[in-house]
Amino acid sequence: MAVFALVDCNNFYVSCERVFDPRLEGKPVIVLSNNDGCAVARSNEVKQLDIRMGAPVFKEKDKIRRYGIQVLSSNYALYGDMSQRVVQVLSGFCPDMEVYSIDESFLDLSHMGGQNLTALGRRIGATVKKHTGIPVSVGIAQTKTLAKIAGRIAKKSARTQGVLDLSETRYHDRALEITEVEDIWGVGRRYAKFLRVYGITNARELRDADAAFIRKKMGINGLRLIEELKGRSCYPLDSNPLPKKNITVSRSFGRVVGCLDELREAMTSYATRGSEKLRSEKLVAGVMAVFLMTDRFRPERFYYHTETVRLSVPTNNSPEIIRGALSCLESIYKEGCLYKKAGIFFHELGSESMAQRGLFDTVDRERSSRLMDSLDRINASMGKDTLRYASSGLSATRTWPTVFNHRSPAWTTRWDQLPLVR
DNA sequence: TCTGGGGTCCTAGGACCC
DNA sequence: TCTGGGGTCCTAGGACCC
Repeated sequence: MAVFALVDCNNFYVSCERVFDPRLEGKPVIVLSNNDGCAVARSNEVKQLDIRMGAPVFKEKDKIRRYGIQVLSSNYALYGDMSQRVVQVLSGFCPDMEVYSIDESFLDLSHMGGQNLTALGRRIGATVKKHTGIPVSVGIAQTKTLAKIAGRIAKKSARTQGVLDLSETRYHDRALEITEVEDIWGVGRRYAKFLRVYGITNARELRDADAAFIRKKMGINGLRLIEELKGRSCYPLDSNPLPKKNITVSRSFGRVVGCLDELREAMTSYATRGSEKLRSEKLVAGVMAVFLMTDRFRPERFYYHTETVRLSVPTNNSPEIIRGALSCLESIYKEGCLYKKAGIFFHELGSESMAQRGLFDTVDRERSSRLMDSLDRINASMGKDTLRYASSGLSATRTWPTVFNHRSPAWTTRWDQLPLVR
């Protein structure tokens, strides 16, 4: 029989910040999305104040002031690094693991038969906390969907001390009954609303619902969901995820932008970031697309336009991609619009080593790839954007970049920002 | 004034073919 | 009154995830 454990970092971004700034311990803390827009991580104290995941921060100004909530911009360099440390510790417990997201991993415990799994879960939690400072919850069950449910209960109920083992079927009914339908993995807002209309309000009712009906309304995934809730695994551990199919770089601007020159700077910087991402995954793109959009919260004058081009030869070379992106940008730019966001997509990704040379390709690929290599190495060792393209604009005069007004230092990834202990 | 970013998979419908 | 049927491929859009 399959047994999965879900290890989920509690309030991950907030916990990362607390590791390096213990003054935040015990205080209400939120971490914001890009542009300091919405709350994307909340400490338990904040969750109790009924500030929702994704809540726009300007709507919560009152509560922030009244309760003295500490507000931080996101610091992805820190979270990415802390995430790797957690994965490192987990891999010592179980070689068969799937890193599901920045703060969650599934472990395959099928071959740990005979062990007390709750005790194992506790050891995992204690070790992660000791080695990284990050608190985790552990849910254990026969399927990933049930492990998610177990993990959720473990996180909320103090009695579980952070670990809940549901691998014994007799506990299922109770656990599923206390899980609201919208809290099931795979049930989003739309399906939750629909299910409630038909009187299905919790996970037990969904498990026992008519499979043909669910198949018809929710497709094949609805059927799989029911099977998983019954304890029959449909989603195996995926330890070698397939290579990416798309790569996106997009950002909201710090303020609206109407001027083409400024849009060129922003697009240069997104195209550069996109090329870096391609190179770091050893991929080349065959097709790219650029988009521009105005403020989506002003639907009466909303403008969104996109332009797609096929690259003459699949590439990850920054100058080529920048050139293509700027020419797309010019073809969709409309004077008089105030843009709020732009971005670039890459499709038809292929492996760098398999990339074919075009018949009429005049670029010296060998040489330009060595140049990109040196560029990446310098930026990796001396800090992001140490070397960048002039068309991305001078730092002092740029007004479009995304805002991070409350960012903590890159404690773990920049020599110049290491914490000092006095 | 102020509302993120980056992904995946599935389905329906149209074009096209025999 | 009358419309073939069935396959494949592609794309757009919807739903979900963190």
